[in-house]
Amino acid sequence: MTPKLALLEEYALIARALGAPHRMMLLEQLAQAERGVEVLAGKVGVTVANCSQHLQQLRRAGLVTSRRAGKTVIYQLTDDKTLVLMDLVRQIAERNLSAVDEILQGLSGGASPEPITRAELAARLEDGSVTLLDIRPQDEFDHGHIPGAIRVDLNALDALVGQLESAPDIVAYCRGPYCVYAHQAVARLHQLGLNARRMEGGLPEWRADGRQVVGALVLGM
Amino acid sequence: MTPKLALLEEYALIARALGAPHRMMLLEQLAQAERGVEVLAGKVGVTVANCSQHLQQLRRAGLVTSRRAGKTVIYQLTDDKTLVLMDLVRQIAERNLSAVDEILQGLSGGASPEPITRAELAARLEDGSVTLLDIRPQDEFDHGHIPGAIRVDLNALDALVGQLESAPDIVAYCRGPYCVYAHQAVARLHQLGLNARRMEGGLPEWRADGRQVVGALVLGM
DNA sequence: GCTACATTCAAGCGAGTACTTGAATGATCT
DNA sequence: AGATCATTCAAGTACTCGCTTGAATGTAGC
Repeated sequence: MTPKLALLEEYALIARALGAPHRMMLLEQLAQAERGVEVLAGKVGVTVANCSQHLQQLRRAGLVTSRRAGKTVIYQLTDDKTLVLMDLVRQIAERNLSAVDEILQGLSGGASPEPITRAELAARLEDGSVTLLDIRPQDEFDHGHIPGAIRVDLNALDALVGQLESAPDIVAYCRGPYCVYAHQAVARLHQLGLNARRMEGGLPEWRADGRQVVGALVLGM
Repeated sequence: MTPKLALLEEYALIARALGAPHRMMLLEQLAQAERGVEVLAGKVGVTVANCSQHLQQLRRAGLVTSRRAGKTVIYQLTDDKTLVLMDLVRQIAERNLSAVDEILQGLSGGASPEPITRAELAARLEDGSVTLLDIRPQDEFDHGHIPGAIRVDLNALDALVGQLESAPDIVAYCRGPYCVYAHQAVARLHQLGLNARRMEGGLPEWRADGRQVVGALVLGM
């Protein structure tokens, strides 16, 4: 029975790697772009030392790899399937945990429309019948975004309401299924009386579909 | 930022539920059939009290539900997607963790042939060009098995070698991707000079495909 | 009600984890 | 070589986890 337990212990290593919120946020960030430790620490809101420890735990689980680039160490996802794994965890959580429903309803201020699929969004972008908003921070937008998207901060939405009023339909997206920016943006736009929906997934999923991404600068970081 | 962390904490609950080998074994068992606490404890090899604690942890994560049936409490999987989740964890582990490769090679005694897909197996069962072995314990076989499968214990394989020598092709299956019985059976058959392969996945995956299963008795347990 | 039995609860132990703090390593630049 | 900066290591603390043990709960049958 020992080999079986040894095998399961390895699998468990991966599961435990996903078992801490901060590590999920790190993976979410790494799905946007490869990054150095200090940048990640800032994005996720932990100290640099703590971030380094989390990253090493992710590396032990084989989920990320690192390479040196000058003084900094750049981490990146090893396997795109990790995104599928995280999304599956989210789906199971939404279906089976009532606490998740409550939090999501709280974010959306009650009822929220079904998200638009990426395929539908792509089609509607073609004929220009939709206004697309990217709710992520500027640097993540610069690393790559959907063509035609307008970047706007969550708290700057109100200022745009004049321009958006004439828009026939508004779609918002952010980092991915774990990110709540798009939820919050849609909720705010509804409060302002506008017609808005979320895109299903986020930029990493859009990219994984093989769809076009623009503005992928390799910054100095 | 608090709602986002609260959300991720819920997701992490699910990930942590998969983060212990014994809990994975419990889920593997529950994928075979719903069961009571004492039976599960015996199958997995933990004390009843400990098993109960694990099951409650799985319930907190929303992965299993329980109902009373007389004196016993029957646990069952809440969501079939949990199997997909476990399989994805295994796939990522096999691709990215060298320790997993080593353990699997040790089980198979070195090189092992690619597993046969369930679709291919189904086709070959139709024309009778394959001998199918079920390596699970008798009671799990009784709860349901692939039509035409011969049940055999791992350590009883050698006794069957006479009958199997005339078989053109042998395929073995067991509980699922986490189960090592089929690996070990194939390794043993190769040692005996026979041509054998594993089926991809196990009985739960076969059932999830919508394929026929026979012998699904509801025992007293 | 009393007994038998399956399950759960409660307390305790050792190991592991998340985080902090401060020092050590390693690479670049002058 | 020395200074600087990003990262990692090491030690310490509070907390959680997995497991054990023994008692408590709850259901079924007499």
